[in-house]
Amino acid sequence: MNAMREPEGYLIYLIKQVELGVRRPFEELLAAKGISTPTYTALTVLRRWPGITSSELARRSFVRAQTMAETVNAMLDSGLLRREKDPAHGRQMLLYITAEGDRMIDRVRDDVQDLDAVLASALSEEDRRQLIHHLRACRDVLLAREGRVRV
Amino acid sequence: MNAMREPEGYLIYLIKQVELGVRRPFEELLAAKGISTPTYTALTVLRRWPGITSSELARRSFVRAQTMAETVNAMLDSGLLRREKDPAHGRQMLLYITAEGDRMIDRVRDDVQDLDAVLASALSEEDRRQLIHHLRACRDVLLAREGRVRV
DNA sequence: GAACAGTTTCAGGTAGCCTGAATTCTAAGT
DNA sequence: ACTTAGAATTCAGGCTACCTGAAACTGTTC
Repeated sequence: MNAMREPEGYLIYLIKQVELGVRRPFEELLAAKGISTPTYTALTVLRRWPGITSSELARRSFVRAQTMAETVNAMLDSGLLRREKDPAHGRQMLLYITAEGDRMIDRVRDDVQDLDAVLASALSEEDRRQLIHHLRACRDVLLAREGRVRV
Repeated sequence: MNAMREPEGYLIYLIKQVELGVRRPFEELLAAKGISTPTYTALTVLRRWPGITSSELARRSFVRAQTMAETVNAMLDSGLLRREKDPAHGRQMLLYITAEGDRMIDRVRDDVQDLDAVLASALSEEDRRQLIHHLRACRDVLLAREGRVRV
């Protein structure tokens, strides 16, 4: 428990530090291709869970439904997403990535991988795998708290 | 390299997800004690590096000097920090945590540790140590890119 | 002594979150 | 069948934590 004695050793603090450190280069990279961070994460989540609603996407992205609606509307306008009425639930709209959305994912992939490689440059391949595994575990704990989300 | 094939496996993406998931409860926790996230991180960095300048603090926190100046001014006003002229460099001001700042760190510690424990609830003690170690490695890579920062 | 680099400060801008509230639909209970 | 509760969507408005640009001052270097 010694690692927890000093704030420097808190997970929360380190997560925030790394996120802050990555944020600017990441935003620049995405902006060069014409998308924002929320757009990128929405594409990533939707690729994994096609056909979910905007509200469900919000839960999986840890933002409010109203916040996600803004991102989704922008993506619908720019043609990255399309939506269909859910036949079973009159009011719900199901979201899908368009061909253009898929192309966008392809267009940013190399640069994202490059930045990712920088981030992991002090880690062995095994370290990197463990880090990803542990981060997934943390995220899943948080998802479970969000409620109504199948992990 | 299979882990890198899908965006879901990118470090950047997972870091962002976990940060988003922790952000709201963390902000609420801090707000209940009367401080913001930037204030908390500034206190944490300054506890580790007392007597640095606001610009140096900005570099270590991955924000611009002007952004950090806002945070620091608020903290000076509320008495969490004090500053002294650097005798060697006429224009530079060195920052120190006040007794009140130390008390604030104490006041939030338990709640931060509780939230940290939730985050790590799916990890063994050994996993948690590894995760912290790897996150530090990522942060140090980013710090090195920031320039003029001793790690 | 001139150019350069770093810190601080002032001014202004914006993206990405948030809450509140109205609408519409489904599901559940009585 | 009727009512109530719960969830998704949409409209309106607000704020924080970032950002860039530019000026003033100081220490360093050539």
